[in-house]
Amino acid sequence: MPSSSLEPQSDAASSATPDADVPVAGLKGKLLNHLEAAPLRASQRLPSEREMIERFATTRVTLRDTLLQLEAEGRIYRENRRGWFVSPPRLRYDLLACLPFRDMVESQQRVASTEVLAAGEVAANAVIAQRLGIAEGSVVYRITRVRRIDGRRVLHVCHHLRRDCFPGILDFDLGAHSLTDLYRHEYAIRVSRVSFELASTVFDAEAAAALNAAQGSPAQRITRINFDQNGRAVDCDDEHWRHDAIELTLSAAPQS
Amino acid sequence: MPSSSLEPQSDAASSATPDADVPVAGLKGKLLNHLEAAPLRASQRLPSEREMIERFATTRVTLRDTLLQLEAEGRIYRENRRGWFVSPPRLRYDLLACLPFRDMVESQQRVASTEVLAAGEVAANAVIAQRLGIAEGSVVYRITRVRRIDGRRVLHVCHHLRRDCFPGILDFDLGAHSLTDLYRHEYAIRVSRVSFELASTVFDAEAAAALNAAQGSPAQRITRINFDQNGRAVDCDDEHWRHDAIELTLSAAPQS
DNA sequence: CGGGTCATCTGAACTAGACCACAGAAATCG
DNA sequence: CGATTTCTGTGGTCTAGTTCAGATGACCCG
Repeated sequence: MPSSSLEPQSDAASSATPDADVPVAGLKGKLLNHLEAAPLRASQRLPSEREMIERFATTRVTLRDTLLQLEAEGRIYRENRRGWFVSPPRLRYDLLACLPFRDMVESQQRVASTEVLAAGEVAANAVIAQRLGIAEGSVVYRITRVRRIDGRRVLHVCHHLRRDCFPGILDFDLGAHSLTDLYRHEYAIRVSRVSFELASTVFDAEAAAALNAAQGSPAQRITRINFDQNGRAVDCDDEHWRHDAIELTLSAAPQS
Repeated sequence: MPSSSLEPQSDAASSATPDADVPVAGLKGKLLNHLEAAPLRASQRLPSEREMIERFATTRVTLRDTLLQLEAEGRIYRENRRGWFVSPPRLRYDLLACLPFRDMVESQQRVASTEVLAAGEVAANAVIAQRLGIAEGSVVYRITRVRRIDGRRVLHVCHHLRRDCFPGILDFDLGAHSLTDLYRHEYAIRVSRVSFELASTVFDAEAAAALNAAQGSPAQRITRINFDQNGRAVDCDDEHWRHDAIELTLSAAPQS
């Protein structure tokens, strides 16, 4: 209420100015903000919780609430039973650029890596079948991967591919090649239309485990369906990102 | 770990099946899930916290953790010091349809309403100036509104309009008219290109107060810049949605 | 009937501990 | 030397309360 400034929000934009008088969670938050303001090297680890409660003369619960707040803001994150870390800057993810992950990451002077968790064939459930326009129970390829930026696990993806579109694709090295590149060069399939569905939730148990995130950490879900030049849905994927890892961008002509 | 099922994630998709054996936050979460499964009318209020800790034989902190979990999942939400409520289904928000808010909401059999919080002229700060391609300190119109769906306050928007594009627009009834309609019919400006920036964060103090949300509730930020038929940025807006209120969709041709 | 006061109910924030489960490193054993 | 075990530090989960402040509605008074 006592905000007499003319400033609009400019909230996430100016992360340099630690908004001075806004109590994040009581008063301890301010201390934590200061703690960040001084040595805010990205990915740096915070002191242990027990150390912080002493340094700030507070209790575990209060401290934890504050940390969860900062996590929700995207300023820090945690790894399961390992500790709290300062969040690196968000990756700008242009939804329509359709760049392979590696290219997108490297174009922002970051280092990408990928790990294949599983690759095989499964029967399409109702959701997948509906997305791909095939019969429920049809066999599809399923590829599950974890992606890293600068070593940090930030993304859990699960692809479902129509088997009739990409016969034998599992024989390629899926950790090294970009799927979109394979589509184009090995199968002559060009993605001519994409459809997205975005929502903010939390990680499910599988993704949380794969990313070493605590169950219940906030996540950004991106579901995507790719259509080829004939308007046929050829594959879809479910991405779960650490919510502080990305900032989505998009520029297009409206459809009206 | 002991997930032997072949099921993919299908997480948010099948909200009907209350995932049985996944402990949300210990064991209390399960109880709460059951509580939701039975009388899950949308927007229904949950019992008070003090009542729940008795009914589930737990403590305040544990109960609260659980509730915050469910909030992060988007299943319940709270209003400041009023109580906890079951989240209504998400509004599907097609980014490129560029439908006026009211039309979008009503096309999904919901009821929309808008409230103007403030409308006036301010000097553009660095961020706004950069977005609109004008000099810092130029005077722009600024309109702040709150939008509701079915009576629930879900969106806080702050528009910044170039004054030279929309002279005298503040004289219209901004609560009743759609801005895009005014642009088109009163100023002959058609939005021919939009650019978005999306990120998941929490509400800042102003938006939280306007929406009656607790500070620190998760929010979806949508920043948007509209360009007219000449490629000139005519206005921009910062939207902060209750994160459980929307599901963004988008369908377009990739730009490669 | 209108307007203001006040008691009550609600979540918000906090204190001060406890025990558990997993991660990682050190120590040990074959 | 390699594999296993053990120990220790970490976050994860939980108990049992208290104090504070906003929201609400009943009530009283003019």
